[in-house]
Formats: sequence, C-alpha cells, structure tokens
Amino acid sequence: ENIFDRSRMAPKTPIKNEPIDLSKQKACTPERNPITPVKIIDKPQSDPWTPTANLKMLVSAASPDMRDREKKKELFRPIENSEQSDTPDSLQYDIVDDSTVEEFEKQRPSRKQKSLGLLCQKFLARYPNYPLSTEKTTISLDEVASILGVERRRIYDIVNVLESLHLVSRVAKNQYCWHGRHNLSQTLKKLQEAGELQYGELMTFQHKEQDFEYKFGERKKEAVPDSQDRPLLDFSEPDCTSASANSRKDKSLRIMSQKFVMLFLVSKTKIVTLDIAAKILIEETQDTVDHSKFKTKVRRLYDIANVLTSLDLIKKVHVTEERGRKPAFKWIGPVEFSGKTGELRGHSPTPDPLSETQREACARYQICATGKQRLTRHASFNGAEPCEGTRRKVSSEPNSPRQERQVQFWTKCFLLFITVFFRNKACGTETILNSAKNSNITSPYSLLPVPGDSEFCVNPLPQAVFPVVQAEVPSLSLPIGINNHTPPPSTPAASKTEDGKPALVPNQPFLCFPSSSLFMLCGGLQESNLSETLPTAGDKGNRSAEAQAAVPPALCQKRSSHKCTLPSSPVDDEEPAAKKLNMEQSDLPLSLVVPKKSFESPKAESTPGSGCPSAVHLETYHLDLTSPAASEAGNKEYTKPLDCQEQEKRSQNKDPDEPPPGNEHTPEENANQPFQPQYLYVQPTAGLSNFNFLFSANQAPGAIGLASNQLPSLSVPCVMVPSAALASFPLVCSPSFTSPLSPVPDGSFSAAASMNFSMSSLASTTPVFISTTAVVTPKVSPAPSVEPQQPAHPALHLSPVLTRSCSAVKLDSPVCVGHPVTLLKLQQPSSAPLTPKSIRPAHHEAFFKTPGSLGDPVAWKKNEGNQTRSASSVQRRLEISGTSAD
DNA sequence: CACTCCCGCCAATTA
DNA sequence: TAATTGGCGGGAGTG
Repeated sequence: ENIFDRSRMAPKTPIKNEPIDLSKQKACTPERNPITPVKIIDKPQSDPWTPTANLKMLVSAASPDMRDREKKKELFRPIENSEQSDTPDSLQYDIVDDSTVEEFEKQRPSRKQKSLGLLCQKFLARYPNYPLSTEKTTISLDEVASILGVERRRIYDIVNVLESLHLVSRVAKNQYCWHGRHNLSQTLKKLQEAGELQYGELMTFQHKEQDFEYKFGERKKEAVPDSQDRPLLDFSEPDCTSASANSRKDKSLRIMSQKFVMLFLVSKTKIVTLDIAAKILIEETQDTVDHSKFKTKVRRLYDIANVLTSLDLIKKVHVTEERGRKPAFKWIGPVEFSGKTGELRGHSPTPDPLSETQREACARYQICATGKQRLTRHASFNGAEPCEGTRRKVSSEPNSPRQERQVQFWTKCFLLFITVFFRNKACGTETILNSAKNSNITSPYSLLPVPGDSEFCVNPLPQAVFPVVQAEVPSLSLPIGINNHTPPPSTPAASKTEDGKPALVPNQPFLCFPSSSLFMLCGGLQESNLSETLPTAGDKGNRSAEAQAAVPPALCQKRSSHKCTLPSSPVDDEEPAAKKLNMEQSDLPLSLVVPKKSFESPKAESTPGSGCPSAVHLETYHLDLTSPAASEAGNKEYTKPLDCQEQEKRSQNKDPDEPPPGNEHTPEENANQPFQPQYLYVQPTAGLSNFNFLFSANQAPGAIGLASNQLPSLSVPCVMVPSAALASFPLVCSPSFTSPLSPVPDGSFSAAASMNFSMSSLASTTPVFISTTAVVTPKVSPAPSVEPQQPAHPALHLSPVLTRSCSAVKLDSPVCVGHPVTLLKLQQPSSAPLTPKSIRPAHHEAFFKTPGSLGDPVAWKKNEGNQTRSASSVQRRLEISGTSAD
C-alpha cells in the first residue's frame, strides 16, 4: 500500500523524465484500489514484491487514480530498480500480509485484467463517444499511460488502432486528438470501399461475365503493369505524406487494423478467422511466409482485435472447421454505409479500365497489399488525410455495376463456399453419404451431400494435406499413400479409368484462391446460405452441393517468385503434418494427387469449352442463388491473366458448377464443364503453413463426410500442396468425379485417383491446373479459343484455378466421395505477384518432379496439348491411408 | 497443448 | 542525441 501511496503521490511525469525503465513504471500502476493495504508498501522497501506483482496490482487498481500513479511510479521505480527475485517477493507477500496477499490476488491483475482490451475500455471510458465538435480533446500519451497505469507502449497499441479508424488523430508528439465516433461511419465506409477494391475486386473480377473477364484479361495485360505501379489501396493514413517513410509504416499496426476491418466489411458473413486474416495480411506484406511471421501476425491481430472488441465493433467467436475450431471474430458494428463507392474511387485518375486492372492487380496485390498499391488506395482511403491527392490516383470506378455485381457474385460464391463447409461440418457426414447415395450423383461434382456435408471441407483438408504433401514431393514417394490407387505413373492411365465419368469431369474447373483471400471469404460467407440450401436431397441437395462447389476458390498465390525459395522447406514441414492427418484414416486414402501440372492441353481444350464453363458455373451458383442462367454465361473464362493471379483465381472460382441440377447439366454439355469440381484451397496456416489444400467442392462434401463417416475420409479430394511448392506451379486437380464411388475408401480413392489422373491425362477432363505462378499469361479469357496459349496456360499457370463445381454439390451422385480432386496450389509469395513466371519454375520443380511442370510455363504451354505430362505428374497423387483426419 | 496476448527489447523515427 | 514510436517475438497465463 505504501508503495501505492507513494506512487500516487509521485508525479506521473517521471516516466519521461526519468530514465527509469518503462517497465518499472508499469509496476506502479496499481491504483485501482486505492485501498491497497499498506503492507505492500513494505515490500518496496524490502523489495519483497516482485515487480510483476506490483505491476499487477497496480494495474488492476489503476483506473481511477491516475494521478496518484504518477507518484506511484516514482515510488515504484526505486522499488523496481531494486528488483528482487520474484520468489522472495512472493514470500514476502505472504509474510507481509496475508490479507494483502489476498487482496493482491484478488486485485491481481490477472492477465485478463491487464488485457489490452480492458485497457482499451478504460481508455475509451475516458472519452465521449461523440464529443462535441467544439471540444477538442487532446490526449497525452504520457498522461494516459500513467493514469491507466500501463506502459506507454500499450497506449500506442490502442491509439494506433483507434487512429486507423480515425477515432483519434495524432496532432503532435505525444499528443493525440480525440474525435470520437463521429466519423466512424465514414471511416468504415471508406474502408469498406477500399476493402472491396482490394479484396472485393478480386472477387469481382471474377464476376462472371465473360466479358468481364475477358475484358479484364485485356486490361490486365495492359494494365497490369500499371497496376503494379499503383497501389490499390493505401491504408496509409494521414501519413501518406511521407511516402518515404513507408517502410515502417507499412507494417504499421494501423494498416493492419484497417485491413482487418476491411476484411470484415467485405465479408458477407462478417466473420473473419484470425488465421485467414493473418494470411491475408502476410501476403500483402511478406514475401516469404514463414511460420514465425504468421505467429507474429496473429499476435498483432489479437492486439487489434482486442481494441476493436472494446469498440464493440467485433466480438470473438469460434468457427469450427475441419481441423477444429478456429478463433475468429465477428463484426458487430455498423454494416452498411451507403454507397460503396465513395469518393475514393472517383478520384482515381485512371479510368475504369485501370481500375479494373488495378483491381486485378490489386486483387493480388491489394490483398497482399503491398505498399505502393495500397498507398494509392489507401490514400483515397484516407480521404481526409493529407495524402489524398495522391490517393486519388487510384481509380475509382467504383461502382460500376459490374463491379458490384462481381462483388455480389463473389460474395455469393463465398457464401456458397462457406455454406458448404458449414454444412458439411454441420451435417453429419453420414448424411451426406447417404444423400449421395440417394442422389446418384454421377457427376462427380455432385458429390456432395448436400445436406449433410457439413464437415467436408475442413476435415478433409487436413488430412488430405498431409498426404498430399508427401505425394507431392516426390511424386514418386507418394504412392506411399495407403491407397495408391494410382501410381503416379499410372496416372495417366488412371485418368482414363476415370473415364466413366470423364466426360463430365473433363473440364473441371478449378478455382484458385489466393490463399488468403479465399479464406477470408469463406469465413465471411459462412453458412448463411448454406443452411438454407442444403438438405434436401434432390435438387436441394444439389444445390447445396453447388453452393459448396462454388465456394472453393482456388487460390493462387500471388507472388510467384518469392515463394519459390521456400518450397523445399515447406515441404518438409508439411509432411509431418500430413502424416498426422493421414494417419487417421488410413482407410481413406487420400489420394492426393498432385498433378503436377496439369495439363495445359486439357485445359486448353477444355478451356474453350470447359474451362470457361467452370467459371461460369460458379456464377451459376450465384445465379442459382440469384439467377442461374446468367451465371453460366459467365463461366467461361475463368482464366485470367496472371497478373492478378489472385484475382484470377477468384475469378476462376466463379465457375463452379452450377448448383442447380438443371444448370449443371447445361454445362455438362461441354463435357468438360460439367465438372468443375470445385476446389477449395486452403492456405496453410500456421501449422500447415506450407501446404495448401484444395478441395474440390464437389467432392469435398462427400469427402468430408466420408472422412468422418464411412469413407475414408480420404475420399476427399483435397490435395495439399506445400504452398511454397505450389507457388510455382500450377496445380491441377482434377476432380474427377468418380463415379459413384461408394464411400468405400479404397474405391473412392482409387476412383479419385483415377480421376485425378485422368484429368490430367485426359483431355476431356480437364485437369485442373492450378498454376500458382502467376503466370504471366494473361488471362485466359474465358474463351479459350481466344488465346492459344491460354488454353494451356490457363490451366497451368494460372493459378486460378478454378473450378468449382457446383455440381459437385450434388450429392446425389454416387458418392460424393468420389471426387478426386486434385489440387494445386500455388502460391505465390506474397509480395510480388508480378512475376509469375519467375516463381514457378523453381517451385515446381522442387515440388513436383515433373519436368514439364516445373519448368517453364512455357513448357506447359507447350504441353498443353500434352496432357500426358501433366497427367503423369498430376497423377502422382498420394494416397494416404491415414486414418481419418479426425 | 493450444490459444491468447502481455511484456518489453530494441530499431526506426522524430524532435 | 535523446525521446518517441512501434515492430516484433519470447514466453507466460488460461482453458
């Protein structure tokens, strides 16, 4: 107590003045209860207390008596300085006073009490939410820190986040101005707009329309460069001015905070999982994704989330996924702000086209958000801020209907995706299976049980992942998998086997997700839709399936090059993990196939017809949701230009088959199209960091379901790829649909396997490729024909994969399981998406043995025709018997 | 053990 | 050069 008193007495100022360590100061804080027993005091003298203890107490006590604190601090300092060993302290406590101890304990700042969230609340409590305009409240960091009894460092954490939302602004050193929530709405609106541009665009561009993409492609080509130049958004705030200063600011907590908020605003579900957010943020900033970075990012996100939680903008929730529950946050703040567009866009000098391009680019970049791009946007974003001038650069085209549509579209897709997941999870897998049986889904797509799939996505993935990994690495090795249904080599043959369905399959579309981006989406989407859809077997089932299918986006990674380096290492890591996963179900073998590269050719072939379709499908989904017909139309081009790989990916995503049965059929026409299995790409998160997963949407459900249930979980069509590895290449997945595989594990796998292979091999099926790399290729427009290369490329290079299959959803089909999926992934490193090319090669090789794949994109292109290669490579799927993921 | 996230070192910036 | 900011990650508290 004495101490406290003293501290109180002492002037706060000390901190600054005094050389003393901040940390020590912290200790001071105790105020909260002035009451604190005297006893404590003694300690200081003696040193009994551990600094920490003191701190805790202080902290807990803190709020009220700030003033005193200052004094306290001073007092403490000495004490602190004297620091003694902790242990003694404790003893002392006891000795000193039991009561005190108790008090301390009570007061003890348990960790929670010291949480940033609580601190933030205290901080916020000091200021009115809606201060009178007239009154300018200035905040002195030192003062607040002392009052709250915390280190100044902590105040920075709070202030930085608040500043990102413009609740406060820095007026001078150590001085902030409190604005309150008056402008919160505007800020959020801006963020939403910016978010849509960055994140949303990705989606948007997928938008279906072929035209759209088509255009994009063109634009992209043109624009791409530009895009690079321009940053999409900048979060930057006021600081924009000092562009130079970016370095540090880029990583700023402020920027992270804004991006984080943007994710929520862009997300339909309004739920964002931390890992997804972290991935997204990492992409933006980092090239290399390492686990440590991920962890760091997550830490930061917690910091931000705590502040946002205190602002009542978000709340913590848990999203249960395959692997288990993941921490996530749900936006509970205002959601709509009027228009999206906003000024921001308008300014941009660049016309829509640019914007589009930018978008594309952005999609990649943005998300990744690296500096420049962001900047521009950001600037706009800031609007008010100084930078504005620059920011305007960013084009705004905001609202073009298309964009919006696209956005919507994506959203839908996401929703579907999410839904699917949820369903899967939610529903027993069993049901799914059943449903599947019922349905007879022949189509591979359909697999999913509609109703029940809840688990699908998630579970499968993990498991799948592992297997995949193994497989990948050595393609050879892979066979290892429990079921090796297909030996890698065989694959080609296998592919044929698949044939049964091949027709459908052929074109499976793949979706690529940018790793991060997808997730986000997913998170957001969640169920809402899903829930509805599901269940009924027939159509509904299908739909649901579709929905699911839609979901999967493939990811790509953006930066191709960067990642390349990683590959090897990641792989290693992966494996272990994979193993774990696999273990579970040995039965199931997951077959992972990793196609090395898919074939371009197939794609090419497919592309024209199939490729696009897939894309279309997705749309369809949406359409389904909304209006099916339209969607299909869209489907074509899933491919996109490299630039925006991410975007592309997304765009690809579109394709998913159509959910509705009817629709699906249509697509089917194209032999290829029909399939479009969707794949989901999951980025590796922390643990998995290296791997990427792809799921076929279609399959997924089944797979998932399977996993849990009967089937070997494996049936899951997921493929994992080490991200690094992937980065470079394109993945291919073929979802084959297996025909009706029954849940039987082996069979399923085999089927799957076959499928995969087939895909690769088969022209018909399209193998999917995902190319991570960003391939340069620009886009493939939907129309394959359009570009010669594209056809091949698209698949290959483009990460985007696309696919999706709505149909997958259909549960009916014979087993959902069947799908084989393949996946791929690619990743790109974060940063520079730009050069896709560079990236790929290396990675591919590393990961995949396939020569062709590895090599250049060009090769691929060449290959296009040859599915063979790809097939083979692809084929390598791994099988895993692992036990189920579970 | 995983999730949280506090704490504070220390570098980048700023005054 | 000193002070202010703030990135970052070790590692502890929680469940």
